[in-house]
Amino acid sequence: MNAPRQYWLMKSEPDECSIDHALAAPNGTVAWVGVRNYQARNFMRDAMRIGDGVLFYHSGCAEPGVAGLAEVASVPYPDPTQFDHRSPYFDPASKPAQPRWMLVDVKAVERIPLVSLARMRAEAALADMQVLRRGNRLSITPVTPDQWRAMLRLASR
DNA sequence: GCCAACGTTGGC
DNA sequence: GCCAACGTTGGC
Repeated sequence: MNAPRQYWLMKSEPDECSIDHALAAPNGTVAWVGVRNYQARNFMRDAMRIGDGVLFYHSGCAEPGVAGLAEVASVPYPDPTQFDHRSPYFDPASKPAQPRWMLVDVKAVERIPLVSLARMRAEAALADMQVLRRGNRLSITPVTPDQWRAMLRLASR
């Protein structure tokens, strides 16, 4: 018996990896590299399961918001960029025998009409969404089934 | 470019 | 273990 599907919101800067980049990647799948926050890492390492739903969020851009749907597509494994001297995500303190940073693959499912951050903030059904909380800086946050359904409704308009 | 908010680092 | 300084996130 499979565990119930869980839902997540994952932030990406579209300059680096937009929903279109992900859709164009082989198999529509990208490794979620570069997370250097322990809480966000723990979600990927300990809580995510293959098939979990992902709201693909664009941050650090002119129009922040959810731009696509995706799903978790792998079990956790070490983020290769932590060992790459030329990568901005290089972490000299992390050793291959004991990798500090783990990630999952994310498979893009579809682009959706942008559900903007402002629209999300205006939506009563999303009032308690973790990503909208004041001061939130986590790039990966859980989404409840009700919030997931509300986002699908907003995306279909 | 500004700035609020928060995480991390490192001296003590 | 405290806490100030610093760095980062991310919206505006």
